[in-house]
Amino acid sequence: MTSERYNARESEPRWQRQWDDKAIFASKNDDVRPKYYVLEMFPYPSGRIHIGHVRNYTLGDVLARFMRAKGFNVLHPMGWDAFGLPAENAAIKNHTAPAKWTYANIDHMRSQLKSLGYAIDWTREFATCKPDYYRWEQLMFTRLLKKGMAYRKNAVVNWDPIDQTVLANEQVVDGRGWRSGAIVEKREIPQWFLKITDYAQELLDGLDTLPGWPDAVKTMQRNWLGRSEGLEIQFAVAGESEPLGVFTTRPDTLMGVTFLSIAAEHPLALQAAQGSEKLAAFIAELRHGGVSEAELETQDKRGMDTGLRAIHPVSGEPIPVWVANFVLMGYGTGAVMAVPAHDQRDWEFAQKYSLPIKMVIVDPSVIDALNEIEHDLSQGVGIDPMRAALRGRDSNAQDISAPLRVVEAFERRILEDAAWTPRGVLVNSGEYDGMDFSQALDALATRFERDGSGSRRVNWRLRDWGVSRQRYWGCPIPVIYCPKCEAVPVPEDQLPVVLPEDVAFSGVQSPIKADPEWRKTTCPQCGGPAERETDTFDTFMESSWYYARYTSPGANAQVDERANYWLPVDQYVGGIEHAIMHLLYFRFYHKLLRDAGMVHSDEPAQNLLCQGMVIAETFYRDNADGSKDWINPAAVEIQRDDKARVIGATLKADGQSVQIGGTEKMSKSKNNGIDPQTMVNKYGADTVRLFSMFAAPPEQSLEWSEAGVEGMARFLKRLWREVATHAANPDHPVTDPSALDAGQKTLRRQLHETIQKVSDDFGRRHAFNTAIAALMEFLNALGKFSDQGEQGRAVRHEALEAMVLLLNPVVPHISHALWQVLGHPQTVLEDQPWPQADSAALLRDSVTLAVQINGKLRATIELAANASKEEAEALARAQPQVLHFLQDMTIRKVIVVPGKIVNIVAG
RNA sequence: GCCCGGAUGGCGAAACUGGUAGACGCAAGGGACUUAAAAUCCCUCACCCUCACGGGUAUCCCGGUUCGAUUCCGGGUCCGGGCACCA
Repeated sequence: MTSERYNARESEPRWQRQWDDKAIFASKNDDVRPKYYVLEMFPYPSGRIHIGHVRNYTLGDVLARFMRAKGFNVLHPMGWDAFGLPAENAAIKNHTAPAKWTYANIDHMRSQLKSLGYAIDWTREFATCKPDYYRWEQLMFTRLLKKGMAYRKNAVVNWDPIDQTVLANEQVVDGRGWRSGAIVEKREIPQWFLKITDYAQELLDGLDTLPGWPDAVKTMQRNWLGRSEGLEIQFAVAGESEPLGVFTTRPDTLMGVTFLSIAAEHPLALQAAQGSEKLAAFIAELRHGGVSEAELETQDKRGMDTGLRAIHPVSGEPIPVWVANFVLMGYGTGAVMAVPAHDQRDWEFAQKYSLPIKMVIVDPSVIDALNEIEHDLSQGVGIDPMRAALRGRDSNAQDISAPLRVVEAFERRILEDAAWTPRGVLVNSGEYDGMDFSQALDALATRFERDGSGSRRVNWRLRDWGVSRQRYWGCPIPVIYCPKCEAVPVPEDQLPVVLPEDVAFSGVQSPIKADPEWRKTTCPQCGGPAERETDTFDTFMESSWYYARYTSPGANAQVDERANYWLPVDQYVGGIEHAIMHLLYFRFYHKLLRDAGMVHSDEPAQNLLCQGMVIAETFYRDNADGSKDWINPAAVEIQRDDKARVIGATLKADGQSVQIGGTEKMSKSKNNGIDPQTMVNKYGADTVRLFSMFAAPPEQSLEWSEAGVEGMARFLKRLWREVATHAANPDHPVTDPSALDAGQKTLRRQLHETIQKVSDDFGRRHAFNTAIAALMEFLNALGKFSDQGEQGRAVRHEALEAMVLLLNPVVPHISHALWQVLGHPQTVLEDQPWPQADSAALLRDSVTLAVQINGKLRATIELAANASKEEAEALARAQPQVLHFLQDMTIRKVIVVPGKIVNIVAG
């Protein structure tokens, strides 16, 4: 039996059934071992597992099995992020109810995940589209509503004027609705918001408590939160009773304000438009196009004078108020003070509309130039005041041309090239001349706080979380609208508000909006006729607390006490595309759970591993109409020249050439997706798992290569053969380290180096690719080790057992089989202790040093591990190569780094 | 447009704290075994010059710090992720 080749297709399902039937990976709370909660971002049930899932869940699985072997009580659950837009799209396309489609996908994908052999506790599985799950987030929402943490206000959405529906940003393509082709408009509708901004400071500070999160993610979150300190300044508006407030982080530039910009949706703009057809038309035009920030920020900067005049709070001068398409109503006050000399966007706007540019900040070098000619700052800076000040002087007394050139050049730069945005020294600012940024900030803040026209303020870029979606396939928002009592939360004893699943879904109108019966209800407060909210929650709502629900299966509450055993998550694994939004909502919701008394920790996850995307080559043929036919890589053959360079590709089916389109993220549109199921069927789950861990480090993008997969299959076959050949002779003595010869000692040292490296790579570095490379390297060494003597066999046996244990997290099926071949009846391989490196076996007698001359490698030397610096230098200088190179040179310096290099500096 | 990453042989990558650039795998070339093929095994493999010994060059580009830079600093190019209604 042991000499047979390993048949993954027959063997793997057997192991999977065994793990399943015995519930080997079901986790318990009452366990003496320390807990370890590893969680991968749960999948959206889109239909089939894709390679990105395989990568994600294999990463988590390797950690789960590794940590169990290290002696932890591991929780590794799985569930389904089941609400979302794709189900509605599929419903339209396939004329099926979103629920039916979703449940069928879940069933299929569950079996696919099982076929990959993941060590998952399936007893905790749930789907977020079930009332058992979403009822708890409805309850939480009603409580937040009562606490004032949830509120309703108008917000802008993409509106399709033909389909009469709200569109997701994804459904807006080049400013048009994806189905109707109509030019999308912005429309304001009332929506529910959660006050995430109340937690902005805590969300920012919390990042400093997360050393286990990637710096890139923390930096992105910090920038997203966007804390800035500055002043809120009130500009009185001529003829208006209410002042216009603006927030600025650059109060030092206040005297350079030459106009104000307000958003098109700003009340003042709308009011001004009533008196001006031209302005009304312009504002109407700005309604065209979508609402995404990327779209707004890349469009041409456009504006129009409202005719309103604000009063500068210091100079008292009138300042024109413009409507500008780049000012966002949702950020700050929806109005900004424009300083074209010192803000690039304002500068461009001023250039375009010939608005004045007034320099009020200069580089210290300009001040130096002025000091040179004893110019009094209070007389002003800028060319005209300069000349005026100099006019009366005796031109022979001082040569003013050089400093004047400095000032002129600086001013010309601002007027002609670009805004000058660094902080500097104030000029042209009256009493504030000569101040630096913080002096000006203090002076202005004091002044405004005294006269009531402004105050210091912390501003956040973060906006409150809009949770309303005008969609059917989501969790109903538990609110009732009563004509008398307005918005009333659904009472707790009436929850959950259940989403009907058996519906006809045509695509445009949500079935619960279309059905007057579902809507109809009575007001919980006054008992009168009322209507239910028909919007549903953002699906980020479900994915913000699922990690906590896994800890408390079946709890008659959102979570119960068990959450405090398991939480926080020890290791979270998911795609970098979630770096900001999901991971911020996830952190926010944890604080909501904490403040509701349900969990005791401040952050949901201690460590975060962000995996890269999965990419593959693309191939295409040009169509006559200029479009492209994308061809799946599996259908293509590659041509190479004699240096193995790719020179072309042909379609296998017809042998004709196809174009190579570059390596891109796997997608439907480029038809470069590889179906993992096909790969599993062909090569076995272990081979697929091994490749996805070996081909790239986890954070980098992973390029799929079927040839690479075959290489993994070869490695596993060689491993199998090595074990089977050895086990054919059941006699295996125990290693006696004192009895080993040089070859046996070397192999054993290599083994223990490998154990050390793999343990470190799995546990500390998460460098699964180099761990596997080390195991391959060791198998190569083992293959060359032919010693069949007593201790030779002993060392080989020790090596093979260690290899199987080390590989088990990545390739559990073959490892379980080989463990039996090696003579162990146990099936729970994870409960075998993780191999320990024997420090005595790691000792080396000698080391190799590189010898450099002027930083270039010229020789290597071998010397005793405990040799002194002097011995190393002497040996290096005696090398023939070194002597040859140093013939005509004098040695200036010798640098010896023990164990590394000897560098001889000579000339 | 803004924020965050990345770039190393023909390809995926390695080099962990500034110390021998290219481990491991793929592809390719040569050989062994075989009637043959598959499978397997062995050898070669950054580029250029050289019969060879050996030498020169090389980690996206330009510049800097250092005895020494893939690694640190400044400036750029290209590619990717995110930008609040894709998940």
